[in-house]
Formats: sequence, structure tokens, C-alpha cells
Amino acid sequence: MPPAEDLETLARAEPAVAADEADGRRRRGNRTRESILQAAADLASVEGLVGLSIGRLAAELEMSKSGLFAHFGSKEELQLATIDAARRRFVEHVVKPSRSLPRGRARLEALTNDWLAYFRSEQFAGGCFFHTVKAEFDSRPDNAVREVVMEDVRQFLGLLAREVRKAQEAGDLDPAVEPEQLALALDALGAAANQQFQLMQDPVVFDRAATAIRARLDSVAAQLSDGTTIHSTR
Amino acid sequence: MPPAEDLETLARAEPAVAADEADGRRRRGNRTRESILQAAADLASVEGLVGLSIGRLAAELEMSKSGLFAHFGSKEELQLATIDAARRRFVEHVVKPSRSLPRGRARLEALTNDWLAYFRSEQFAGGCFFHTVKAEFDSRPDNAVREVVMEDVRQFLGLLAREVRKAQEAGDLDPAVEPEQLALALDALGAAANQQFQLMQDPVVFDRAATAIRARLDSVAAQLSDGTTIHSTR
DNA sequence: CCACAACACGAACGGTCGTGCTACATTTTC
DNA sequence: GAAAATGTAGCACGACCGTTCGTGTTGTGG
Repeated sequence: MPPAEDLETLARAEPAVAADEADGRRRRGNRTRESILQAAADLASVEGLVGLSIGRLAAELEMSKSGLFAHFGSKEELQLATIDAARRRFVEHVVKPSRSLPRGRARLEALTNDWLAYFRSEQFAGGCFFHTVKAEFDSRPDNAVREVVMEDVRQFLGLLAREVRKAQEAGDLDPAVEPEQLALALDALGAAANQQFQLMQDPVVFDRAATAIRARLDSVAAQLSDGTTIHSTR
Repeated sequence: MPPAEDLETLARAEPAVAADEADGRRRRGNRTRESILQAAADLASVEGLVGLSIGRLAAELEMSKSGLFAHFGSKEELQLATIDAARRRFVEHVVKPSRSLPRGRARLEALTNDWLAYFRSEQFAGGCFFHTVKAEFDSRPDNAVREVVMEDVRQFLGLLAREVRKAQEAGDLDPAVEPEQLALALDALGAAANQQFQLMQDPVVFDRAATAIRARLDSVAAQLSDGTTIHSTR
């Protein structure tokens, strides 16, 4: 598999177990491998990908360290495979659901709402996997994991910016706004909500974040010919 | 020292080495201790407070592991002391400078600008110390370090909210806005800028963040009696 | 100048880390 | 059903972890 596929391409793939059964029949080891990766993603969302230890992971899955290790050959391979698994989970919960909606502000807003819901429901044991891993690798130069994570971040920011642009083309948002600028603001609010929720355990931050996002979108809503503006759909 | 002092109280303390020479003469060990903590804060801003290892820190300072260890007695004590040192650095660069300005939007904007400048100048080797540590401990329940970090986060959010409120009282911002709501938005933008700068190494994010902050403040600027609004000071 | 803290050091402990290697069990393939 | 491939376990390794201890070294007050 090439270093990192496009997020939207991934969203079009089959339901859940995608990397599996791609070539012929599903073997036993692949099922084990997949369950390892799911547990690894959860553990890493708490301890980080560096803090993720093979012994601890093996104990959690009630299998031997060496048996688990044999699936990957090195810790770095395990880290990279874990990111792949986590990305699939992220796409499933955040990217995919809103893809069926028509382009425009409603879809953009659905995307951000799904994103916030994904934080709130704690799909990963320790909050968003990528939040933890981003912070862990953001200042480790010359690291293969870092490059992959960075590419994923770039992909998601790109996705947000593209959706903004589509909403502009649909006539919902002011076309004078720089999509990247708005994408940064949306990304910032989501990340901050997840962070504060993990730290304070108070879900009220999601209301605040949703409010802030809607306010931000309202503030750049396109003027209709009758002088009114399109406001939030809820 | 009580668990965590107020940020603004800290900002009023003597210049740099505050914890030092409090009781009488400055001994040799205290100087060593301080230099250890400065190095520890830098190292932890990259590796985290868990990843921070005593052996590695000792090697960097060209002293023995046991000699260094003796200053703290346990790793957790070292972690807590490192947070104290990092907090002093943060206060010095972010909280303190704008305190001399009169209350109002200008002061709030100076605070956020100093904050962004602090990110940009990389006062810590791996970006903002607290960003790394927050992410590291945000999902580790029943941890003493986590509690301290959480309190610091709360303090900073509180500071932002207070400055918003003062700007409202000064007539610069719309008093109908919830200070906590605006504080969240400002915090989110700053954190996102630091994060993306660390990851992408592109300082353009600071311009975007500054723009977004100014836009946000403009959008809640109080209406003057002549119908105009107070805009950014730059 | 001496005594006594305070400070720093080296060696070693029990643990855990990632990583090999070898042997056994289980599938899959012919 | 034998052969080949695959998956898992056991054990050992060197490196590093936090921590302890005994012993020097150093600086300072009487």
C-alpha cells in the first residue's frame, strides 16, 4: 500500500475490514492481526505510539509477546499498521457519514457535527487517536511515523478546506473567504473540544464548540439576493 | 508550595529565578537544580514528561544519573518540579508582558499576540511544553501530574475569560458574549497554530491564527454610540 | 583548621523494553 | 493424509528504566 491514501478514496472502500481479505481468502492470522491493531489503536490513544509497549499489548490480548511481535517484525511496523487501522476507524465515523449529502453548508456542518460526536462517543479509549499521536510526534524530526501522521493531518485539513470551497460554490458561503483560513478555525475548535473534554470530562465543551462553529459559519454566510443570509440548519 | 498558584500572582513575582534564594543564600545545589529543570522542561517539550528519562537528562547535562536523581527523590517529583519551571517560563513570556497595559481589548489582543510570538520563537525546544504535556496526560486518570496540568489549563482559560470580561467592562466588546465561549475560541486558535507549526514547520499558520483571532474579536466588538465599532488596533 | 553538611559519583538491583531464535501447534495445499 | 506454510509460544539477549546505597568530594561556619 502506498504511504497514505486519500481520505475520500478510503471512505468509498468496503464497510469495515478493508485491508483484510483483499487478496483471496481471509486467513486466521489476518483476523488476529486485525484484533491486535484495534487494541493497539485504543491503547495508543491513551499511552501514545511510543508508550505503546508490545509486552503490555500482548498481555491485554492474552497472547505471548513474541507471537504478537511476529506479525509485524518491528515496533515501527506495528506503529504504522496501527495508524492505518486508526485511520479506517476515523474515516468510518467522521469522513464517511456525510458523504451522501449534497455539497454545501449542510454537508460541511454535518461533517463537523459527526466529528464532534466522534469525540464525544470516545471511539478510542483515550479520546481521538490522532490527537494523541500528533502531539507525540510533532517535534520528532526524521521519523517515519511522523511523516505519515503529518500527511493524515494535511489530508483532513484539505478535506475541510474542500468542503468549504464546495459550500462556497453552492452559494452557501461567502466566496471571498479563504477556505484554508476557515478550515483552520474549524479544525482548531474541534481539536480544542476534544482536548478539553479529555482533560475536564465535561461534555459542555461540545456545546460550546458547536456553537462557535455555527457562529463562525454564520459570520461567513453568503448574502442572498433578498438581503437575508443562510443560517444554521438546526 | 501549595499545589498551584494563580497565574497572575506568579506574574507579579520577581524576575526570573523565583523559587530560588527564597530562604536565605543561594546554595550551589539550587543552581544545579534550576539548570536541571530548565533542561528537563526543554527535553519534556519534545519527549513528554513520561518519555523524559533521568539517564538521558543526566547525560545531556554531563552529570551522573544518581547525582541528578538525588535532587528529586522520585521521577514524579522531577515531573512536578519540571512543570513548575515550565510554568515560570510561560508566565514570563506570555502572561507577564501585557499586564502593564490598561484593561480592554488592546490588552487582550496583546496577550494573544505574545502567546503566538511565544509559540513562534520556540521558547521550549519542542514547541509549547504544556501542549505536549496536556496531550500526554489528558487521559490518564488518578495521576498527580495530570491534576496539576489540568489546573494550569484551567488557570489559563480563566485568564483569557477574565481578560474578555474586562474588555467588555471597558466597553470594547459586546457584553452579551459569554466570556468562556470566546475564551474557548481564542484558546483553540492558539493551540492549533502551535500544533500545526510544530507539524508543518510553516510559520504562515501564525498569520492565519492572528487573522482569525482579530476577526473573531471584530465580530464581537461593541457598537459605539455613533454606530461604528472598535476594530483591531493594528 | 577542622567538622559537618551538602552535593555528586559509580556500581548494582529488579524490571521492562524491543528483538532474535528455536520448537511446537495449527492450517492450508497438494 | 503427507508436505508445506503459517501462526504461536518459550526462552534468552542486551539495553535502558527508576531507584538504592555506600563512598568520595566540596564548600562553608565555628
